[in-house]
Amino acid sequence: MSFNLENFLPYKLSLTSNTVSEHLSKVYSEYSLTRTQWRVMAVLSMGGVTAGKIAKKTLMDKATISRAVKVMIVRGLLTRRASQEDGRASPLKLTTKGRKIFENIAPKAIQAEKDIFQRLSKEQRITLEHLLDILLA
Amino acid sequence: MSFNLENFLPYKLSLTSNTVSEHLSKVYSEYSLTRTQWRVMAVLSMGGVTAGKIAKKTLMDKATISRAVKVMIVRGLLTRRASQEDGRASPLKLTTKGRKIFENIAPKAIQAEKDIFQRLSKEQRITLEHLLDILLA
DNA sequence: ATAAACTAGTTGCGTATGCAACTATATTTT
DNA sequence: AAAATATAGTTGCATACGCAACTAGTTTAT
Repeated sequence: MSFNLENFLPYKLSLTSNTVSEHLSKVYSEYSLTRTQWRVMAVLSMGGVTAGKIAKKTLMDKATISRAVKVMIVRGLLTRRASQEDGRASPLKLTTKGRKIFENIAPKAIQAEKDIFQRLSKEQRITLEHLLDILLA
Repeated sequence: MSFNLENFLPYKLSLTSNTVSEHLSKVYSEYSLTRTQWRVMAVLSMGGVTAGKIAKKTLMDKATISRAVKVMIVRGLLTRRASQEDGRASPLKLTTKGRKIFENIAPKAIQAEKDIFQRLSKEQRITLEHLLDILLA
């Protein structure tokens, strides 16, 4: 049997991703955000969208997003307004408070990314990004 | 604010890893194994070790491993024998049944890996592996 | 125009997991 | 040799998650 876990790419990818995620989580958990909440914020920082679109974009379950959103609304980080065009949909938006928090986190997240990936050269980082893009396409 | 989630490497890495993991999980979930159980198996296929060592190698919580092991012993996939040298430790070993199941899964896992990463050239796969190694080191 | 099919979002349920506390054994310090 | 410290593994607890079922609103087909 020639199976060797060490060389198994899905495994290596998962280890790397988990390690990176753990480092990063230190940043947003300081603001009592879960990973999902942080992602919701990050998506909304680029403009208001519905929960379903966030789910699609982040490849997460819509139930997960729904729950994160509920908590964030209670915390006053988001608002939900009923859509005029579609009675089912309710686009979300960061509140001023939510945006402020995001603007505190974002630079720290970027710094954390730098710290984590500093082991790679600029060229290697670009390569990695490119390879991941291919796999995600 | 120049933060863009799309270009954020930890995010991209996480999406990729999740996508890959989902594909792969179809393989071992056919044998009613969780991801953790599958990993325990894979580690043990390389030789008997203790639960703690599995935890360290896979970077998983030892509680998680402990629970996976418990289930697998009940299912007759593993055995645990008391260590002579260390009264706390109890090295694990795949049973014949466990090994047989592993030997069924392994080729399918390798095939799944091929399917997933076929989008990359051989060279690109090696590069990816290399970059992940650097990040994990 | 009505039924059928589809979509947005919520909730229930089972399960996985991470952390911390705990037991039992080993090792180190004094 | 006793006390302090460390390690292997288990368990309790809180939380997060994925799936499936459900409600409500929308679009398509007949």
